[in-house]
Amino acid sequence: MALRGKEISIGELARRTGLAHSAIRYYEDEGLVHPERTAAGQRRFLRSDIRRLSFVMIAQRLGFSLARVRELLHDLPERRTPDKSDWARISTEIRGELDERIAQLERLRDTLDGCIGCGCLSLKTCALYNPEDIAGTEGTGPRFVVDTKKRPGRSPGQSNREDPAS
Amino acid sequence: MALRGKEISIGELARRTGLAHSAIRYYEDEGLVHPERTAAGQRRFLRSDIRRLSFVMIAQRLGFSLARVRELLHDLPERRTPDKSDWARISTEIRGELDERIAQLERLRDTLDGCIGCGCLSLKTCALYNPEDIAGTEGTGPRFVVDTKKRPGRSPGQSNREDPAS
DNA sequence: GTAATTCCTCAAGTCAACTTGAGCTCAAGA
DNA sequence: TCTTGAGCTCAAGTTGACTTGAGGAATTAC
Repeated sequence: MALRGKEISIGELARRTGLAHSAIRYYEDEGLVHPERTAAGQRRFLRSDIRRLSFVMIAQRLGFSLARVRELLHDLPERRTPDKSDWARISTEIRGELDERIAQLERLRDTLDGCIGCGCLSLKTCALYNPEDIAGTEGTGPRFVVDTKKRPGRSPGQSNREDPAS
Repeated sequence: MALRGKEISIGELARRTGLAHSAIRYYEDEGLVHPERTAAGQRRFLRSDIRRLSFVMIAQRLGFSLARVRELLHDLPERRTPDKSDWARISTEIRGELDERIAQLERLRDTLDGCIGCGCLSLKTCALYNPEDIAGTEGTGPRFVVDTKKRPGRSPGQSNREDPAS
């Protein structure tokens, strides 16, 4: 089956995005793209999937996990080629989360400044260790680099931290 | 062999830091702490290792990889208990990298703002896709969330990206 | 019509940062 | 002394985001 107007092969998509074939297939497994299949089983993507995957790559560069990207893409129209305003809506959402993350990093940095002065690094008193500081990032959100979302097994000790001094 | 003055067991260290025993052993494997051993092979840490591991945890919260943390810790004195100024020196270094990362995120955010307007997401023209933007973060540095350090296999396509439009 | 290219599906490997579990030894207290 | 808790090692599992490879089928080019 030849390639018709709006359809492109995985190879074409790979060339256009710079992604490896394997990555594209992986993204399909992860539900980020939904190519159709030819009678013989080969994937046929839409031209708009180029932009879709571009978005995936950009969002990743901004620090979003594929899971979060999938959620974001969920807001795109299913049967219609996404237009400018569709993408703008998503970008705005991202912008908000980005702002939050920057603010968080700035807070941590300022706290660190305090610590440089006191040299404490005390788990009891040092604000760098206060988890409340980043409440609100919990849940299914992006896996930001500064998050403290439950890492398996790290939780049990949360309540008995002491001052390292002495 | 009983616990003497400056020495503490892995259990004690775990209680004081909130870390799991397994994590502490892993950190030893990774060269982040260097406990001595009793005749029977049990680990004996220094009290100052509490602060050392606190630092590891804080640096991780700030987004630093263990590899980078190991490098940072390398600047601490080996045979002397690190003092305020030793920690301050490291904190200052971290502060610099943190600043850089924040600035990077701000640049990306501002670029995204432009993209919201134009709705482009074009790999050819969109500044969000210009890798030069983050030059300088290359090398063995921290694995920041926004970095583009070579991800294995992603490289071959770098030169043939096109405009997703059309 | 045949060779070269592209594509397919698994299964398994990779890396970071750990955890879990099995099976065993050591140390401390009644 | 005996038991219980703490510690030890080593192998294997986990998650996210992919890659690599084997073995085979479909497409395209000449």
